[in-house]
Amino acid sequence: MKTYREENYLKAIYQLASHDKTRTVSPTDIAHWLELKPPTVLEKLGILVKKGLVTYNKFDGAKLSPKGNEVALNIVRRHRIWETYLYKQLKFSWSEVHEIAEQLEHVNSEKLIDRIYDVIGRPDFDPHGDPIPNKQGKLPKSDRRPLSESIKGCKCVVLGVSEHSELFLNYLTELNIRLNDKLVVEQINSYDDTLKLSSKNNETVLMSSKAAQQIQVQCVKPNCACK
Amino acid sequence: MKTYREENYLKAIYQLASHDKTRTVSPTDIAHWLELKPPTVLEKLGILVKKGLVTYNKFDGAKLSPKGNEVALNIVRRHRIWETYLYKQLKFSWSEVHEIAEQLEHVNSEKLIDRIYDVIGRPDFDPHGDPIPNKQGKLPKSDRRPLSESIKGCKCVVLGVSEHSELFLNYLTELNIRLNDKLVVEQINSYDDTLKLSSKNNETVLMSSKAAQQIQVQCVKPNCACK
DNA sequence: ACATAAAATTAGGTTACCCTAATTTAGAGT
DNA sequence: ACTCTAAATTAGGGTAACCTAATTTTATGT
Ligand SMILES: [Mn+2]
Ligand SMILES: [Mn+2]
Ligand SMILES: [Mn+2]
Ligand SMILES: [Mn+2]
Repeated sequence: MKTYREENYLKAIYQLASHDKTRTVSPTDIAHWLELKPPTVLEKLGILVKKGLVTYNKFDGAKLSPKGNEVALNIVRRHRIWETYLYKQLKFSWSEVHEIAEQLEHVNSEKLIDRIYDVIGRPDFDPHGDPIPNKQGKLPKSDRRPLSESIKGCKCVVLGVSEHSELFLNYLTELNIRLNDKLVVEQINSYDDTLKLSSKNNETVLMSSKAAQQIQVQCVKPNCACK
Repeated sequence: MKTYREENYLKAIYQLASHDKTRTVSPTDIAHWLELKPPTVLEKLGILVKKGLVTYNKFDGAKLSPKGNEVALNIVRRHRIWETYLYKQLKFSWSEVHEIAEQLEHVNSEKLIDRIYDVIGRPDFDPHGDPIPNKQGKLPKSDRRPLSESIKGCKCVVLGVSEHSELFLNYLTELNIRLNDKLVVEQINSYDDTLKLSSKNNETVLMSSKAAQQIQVQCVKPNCACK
């Protein structure tokens, strides 16, 4: 019996754990993420533990079992494939795809996922630059770091965004910054770390440190000084 | 709060009512259709009545209110649009589309439905020949009758099927009969009403009366003798 | 160490959905 | 009218998912 709510719990644990690998995933974290209350989550954790999908104790928090991890990665796979399909095939914007994919990810038809994955050309990354796990749950590797860690003069390419909110994505779209765009860090304000960037066709934009932390990049020059 | 179960109840009432307009839709009918038990259905009918989506009494059975009808037709619309999309765009067979559409029909995004409806060219009928309601719930008209009512010599075109089971649809596919194919009734066995048909490229096939009742056709000749 | 604040847990309830086992009604046949 | 059957309804439960209001732990700041 694998309901979409159960899928959401497992996915939440996966997301929270991969977001910050150092901290434990607490009932409160999950509750906040899923917009539920801690007792509700705790109750469900008990059930997931009994089903062997999760382990939990208050010190280590919730962790996915191998079985639970497999289920979670499968949902993540479906989510990111749908996002890519919506983006590339159905011309939705990268700020719209997440919400619809939240629903589509629970449609249970392996053949359908396979079909749309073929249609979009079996890509490794979704419209936000997030890796698409393969059927075995293996994630394609990619080497990336936040734009906020760049030093002056660094030329880098945008490989992803860590935040998926419409607000943030529309903000980037307004700045005319997209996936795979190249950026040059012209200046870094030493007071508040605001970045002056030059982007496509030498447009210059200012970006807060807060925003820069959410943008994942890779240096373009092989021996760039940003580590 | 409109859950997919509620959507399924409303759709079931709609389907049962349109299948046989003479008979009332009883709790037992609905229970059978949804693979539930009558008390379960009765309970839900009470809730739907309270919500103003349905009227019910044991003599007239369950009827959709204008509001309930609107919801039901919207689900039917989504279902048939998805079926068509799966069929035309994603190359699923007409026997596969129903099951997947049963899930996809509950995805709540008007923009998504609009988009895929545009992609498939805003057709009036789905892969089984069923009419796709417009946003206002209006059904395109079509003039059709069961193939079993044809008389000898009738030349007609297949516009739809009344049964959607994989078994039946695969059977038709094996007979090489598809939507929009033209058939000629060569002979009707007077004992059991078995039809001898000639179909595409003069293949001759035999078809039981039972199967012929499930095939919806229209006469090709303007003044065909089958009324 | 001690007071406090935050997080986890327990207790106790609600609603949505489903079920089985009566019981009551309605219909059909005689 | 009377009987028998099938359908509708009532009674009584169960589970999954949520919640609020305690209570208990755990962590934190003096
Ligand atoms: Mn997403
Ligand atoms: Mn994404
Ligand atoms: Mn269908
Ligand atoms: Mn159909």
